Formats: sequence, structure tokens, C-alpha cells
Amino acid sequence: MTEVDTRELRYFIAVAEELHFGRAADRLGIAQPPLSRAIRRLEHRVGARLFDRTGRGVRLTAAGEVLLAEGRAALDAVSAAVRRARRAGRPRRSLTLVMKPGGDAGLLPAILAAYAARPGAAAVDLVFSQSERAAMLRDGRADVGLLHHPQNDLTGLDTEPLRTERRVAALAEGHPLAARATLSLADLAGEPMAQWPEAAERGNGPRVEEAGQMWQLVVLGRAVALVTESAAERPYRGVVYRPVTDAAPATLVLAWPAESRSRDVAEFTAAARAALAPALTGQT
Amino acid sequence: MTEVDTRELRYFIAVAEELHFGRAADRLGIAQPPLSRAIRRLEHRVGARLFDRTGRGVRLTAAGEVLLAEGRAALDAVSAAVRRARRAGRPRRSLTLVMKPGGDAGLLPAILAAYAARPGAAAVDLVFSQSERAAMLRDGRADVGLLHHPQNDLTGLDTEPLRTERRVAALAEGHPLAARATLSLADLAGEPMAQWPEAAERGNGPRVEEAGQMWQLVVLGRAVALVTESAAERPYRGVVYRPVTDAAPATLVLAWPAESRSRDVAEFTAAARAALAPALTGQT
DNA sequence: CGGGCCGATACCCTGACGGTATGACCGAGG
DNA sequence: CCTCGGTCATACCGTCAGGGTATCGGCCCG
Repeated sequence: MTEVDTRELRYFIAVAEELHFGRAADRLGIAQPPLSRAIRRLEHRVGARLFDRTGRGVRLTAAGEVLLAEGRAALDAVSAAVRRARRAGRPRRSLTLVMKPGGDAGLLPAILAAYAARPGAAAVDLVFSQSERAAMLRDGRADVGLLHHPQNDLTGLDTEPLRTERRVAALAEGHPLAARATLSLADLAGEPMAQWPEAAERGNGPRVEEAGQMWQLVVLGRAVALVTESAAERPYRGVVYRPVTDAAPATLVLAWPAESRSRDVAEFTAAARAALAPALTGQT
Repeated sequence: MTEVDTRELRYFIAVAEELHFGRAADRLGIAQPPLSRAIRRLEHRVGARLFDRTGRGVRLTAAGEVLLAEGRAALDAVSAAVRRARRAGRPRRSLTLVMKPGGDAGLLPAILAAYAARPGAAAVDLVFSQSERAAMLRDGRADVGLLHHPQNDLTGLDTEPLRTERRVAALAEGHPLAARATLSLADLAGEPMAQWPEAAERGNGPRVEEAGQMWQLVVLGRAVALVTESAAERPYRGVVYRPVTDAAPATLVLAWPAESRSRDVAEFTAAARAALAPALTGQT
């Protein structure tokens, strides 16, 4: 049986996401008929129908659902392979760390210092992303990252827990709930929660793409936000913080691709572990 | 920048393994010039030289080394995606478990029973492999497997430790070392150790592909073998077992692809964990 | 210095992939 | 029941990427 090519996977994923051949073709920059043929050929190679063609649009079959999830991972792996090889070709040895601005709970300086102190440490480049950190680790745009568990999907990543934090609600000073000392999730149920792009659109709050927007909306009382307690250590004028007692705590983790064979990544994670060992033992 | 497709990666891996364009082209079933062009194009896309062309043959550059390791993982991920989708297209729900014959330390019946008792459990197909178990998990030929740590490379796999076993030497009854109650690795240094294909050829012992061959050679005194103690629970006529005190213990682990999102795999591993929980706590 | 080995280049040709036009099917609405 | 819009499939054609053959250029070795 002939091999499946990355182009076919990209085509399939486009259709699976759009659930519409025409729109998918449009997005891919090709016409619809070649796309139909490509999907048909792919179905033949896989040996299973991937879509149910109903008169109106299409639906994924069970096999299609599997191929969508696994195919995305596979394409990420291909991208990662190329990106990492490209980086390895540059004379400068570097390690790319991705984080959310301010999302290090204050631990990053110690980690970077511990790593830099090691002989043969590579330069650490910092990049920032709100909602694509896990994806960037998976497709090779970053080597290590600071994520939150269980808020981020850590599938395919190895992790080292750094610190577990309680979650607090950020409210405008004048907000009625600000009068309470602690809150529960039920108290927040009716409130407009800031919606990050990563979340499926299910909430009733305003969409935000960037932390500054979120804080602005919170100050204005247009949104409330659920953040980690370390965020509350950097007070934001006009915002008060109230613990949410029944919100699952967030664990800040250092994450890297599970299949990583990079010596630099191993060194970095070891340095982070060593740097934080006292704090961790003190915590547990 | 244009996308890298799987064919280019396969071509690259063939050259990287053969370190010879002619032989690689032969193996790929194409002529050498198109292969040279494809590699050159790939180097251009990656943005780094992948090979040092020395007059005699070629050598991998640092970027090439990275692309070899990562590219193999990427191709495995693509194969896995297709295989798993194909399986999901079959009406019969099944889970493929790969193991070495006898390599379950007697734990498999309990695990299978515990899983089968769960509502909605899928059928479990057993397949056997001596040296390709990890590769089969990575490329989708199997869903879960019984491996040994640290003897197997578990990169890219998630694992659940099942049982840690000491390692014992299997010797012919009349072997001089059989007179000793315990052995050390130094004692075995000069002995012909059975060589599995998975090991790089560095030993001085006979090659074996299958356990029966190994035992035969051990009985005949032509080889000694280092095995886990559970193997000694099934005595083999004419073979005696002696603990090797300084050999690193082997941990039998249940392993599955790290990126696995399959509900059946999750159920199976949970069942295994639950089934063995008493034994594990008793052990620690 | 000559021969053999190995990768690169030149040139051609086939077929796979993409485009346009059109067909087939389904559901909605009158 | 027929029509119409929407959606995916089929037919047919052109182009170019990728594969083949022939040959060159450089390097090592005798």
C-alpha cells in the first residue's frame, strides 16, 4: 500500500475542520474537485471511509475522528523535525523557551541562572504565547515551555511540576462579589468570564487575545477572570483578588516534547529541577 | 517555505542510514540522480547542509543527526495515524498488545481479566516481538506493550511500572560459573553473551533471533544469557540461574504512545494499574 | 598518473496534481 | 411533485515535479 503524504493529511485536516469541501478547498488555496479526489484517494489508502457525505455538508466517521487527532500530531512531528534540524544547522546553540508573559510564578530567574551556571549551557531564547504554548512545543517552534496543568493539554509532552497554585478570581474593586472574602465557582457561574481563543466558545464573556485586554475589561467590570495566585502578587490598579475555594488548583509545569532527545533540553530540565528542589521539598 | 513531505524524509533517512547515495537509491528503488536532487532540495528547504560530501561516501552533519532522529519519529507518527485510523474504521473494537513471549512476569492474566471485566472493554489482540516492541508502539502497529526499563528505549512512550525484577545469569549446568552462588558483571565479562538483533554488534557471543535459540545455546554451553528473575520461575532443563548482584534491575513496564488519546488505551492502563495496585503497594 | 568510485549535472519524458466545466444527488419550499 | 440552490463527484485537459539515462568532475588509491 502506498505511503500517505503530508499534503494528503493537511487536506484531510482542512476538510475535517471545516466539514465542508468547498470552504476547505478555499482555505487550502486549491479548487474543490482536486480536494475531493485527494480525500477519496486517502480514504482508499487508509482503507476506511473518513467522512459521511450527507447531502448537506459532511460528518466525520469514527476513523476520521482518529485520523484528525493523530494526523495533527503527525504533522506536528514533521514540522518539529524540520525546525529542529534547521536550528541544529545554525552555529549558535540555543534553546527556545515559550511562556505566557508573567506566567512563571517568579521562578524563571532562578531556573535560568541555574541553567546558565552549567558548563556548556546554550543561550536561552524567550518567546511568548498566550494560547499556543503546547502547540509550539509539539511542532518544534519551542523546546521547553511553562504551562499549567490541568488547564493545558499536556498530551505528548513530558513535564516537571514546578509549583502548584491556588486559583483566584480577579474582580473590579466595585464588583458586588468583591465584598466577599472567598468565592466558589457557583458564585462566578453567572459572571462574564474572559474567553481566551483556546477555549471552545461556550462562555458568555468577552473574547480576549491578550492579558492587557483582559485586565482592562476586569477593571471596567465587564469581565471577571480566573487566574493563579501568583498573578495576584503583581497587583493591578483597580483589581482585587478573591480565592476561589473549589476551583481546581493550577500546577505550573516545565514541559518539553516527550520524544525529545536533545541534550540541551535534558540539561535545562535537570537544572530547573535542581534549582527548585529546596522549594519543592519545602512545599511537600 | 514549502512543506516537507514524507517521501523526502524517507529518502533522507535511507541516505542517512546507508551513508551512500547509490546504495540508498537502490534500496528506495529509484535511480541515484533523482535521490541526489531530492536531498539537495530537502537541504534547501531545511536551510542547512545535512551531509558532508567527502570524496568517499558521505557523513551526517549535526543538523542531519537531528533530522535523522526526529524524522524517524515523524514518519512513525504518520504511519501510526494511518494505522490507527484504519483500525478505527473496522467495526470490531480491539486493542493490540505487544509483548515478548513469556515477557509478562506472570502478570498478564490478571491484567487481561481486570480489563475484560470493565464494561465496554474491547477485544485484546496479542502480538509478539522480540526486539521491535517499542517501534511497534511508535508506528501504530500496537497500542500497548510490555517493555523493560532501562533495557528498552522508552522515548515517546508513556509507561506504568508493573514490577521490578533482579537480573540473573542463565548458565549451563556444567558451566564453571554455575558453582558460584552469585555472580557479578565482571565474572561474565569474558563469557559469550547471546546477542539480540536490537543490540549494536559489540559482543562476542552468537547472534540469536528467538528465545528458543538462546536457551538451546545456553544448554550447550555456547552462550550465557542475562535474563530477568521471572524467567527463572520457568526452569529450563539443563539451565541454572545465578543472581548477578551488580546488574541494573529491570522494570517491567506497561507502555503506550505518549500522544495516545485513545479511550480504550486509557481504560486498559487504568485496569492494569488497578489490578496490580495491591502487589505494587506490597512491594514498595 | 591512470583507473575506479561516487556524487553532481544535463536533458528528456511520464504521470500526478491542479484547473474548468459539468453532472448527480439531496433537501427545502411552493 | 417539481424546481432550485447547495454540495460533492466526475470528466477532461494542461502543466510541472519527479524519475530515468547519459555523462561529467573530483577524490582516493595503486
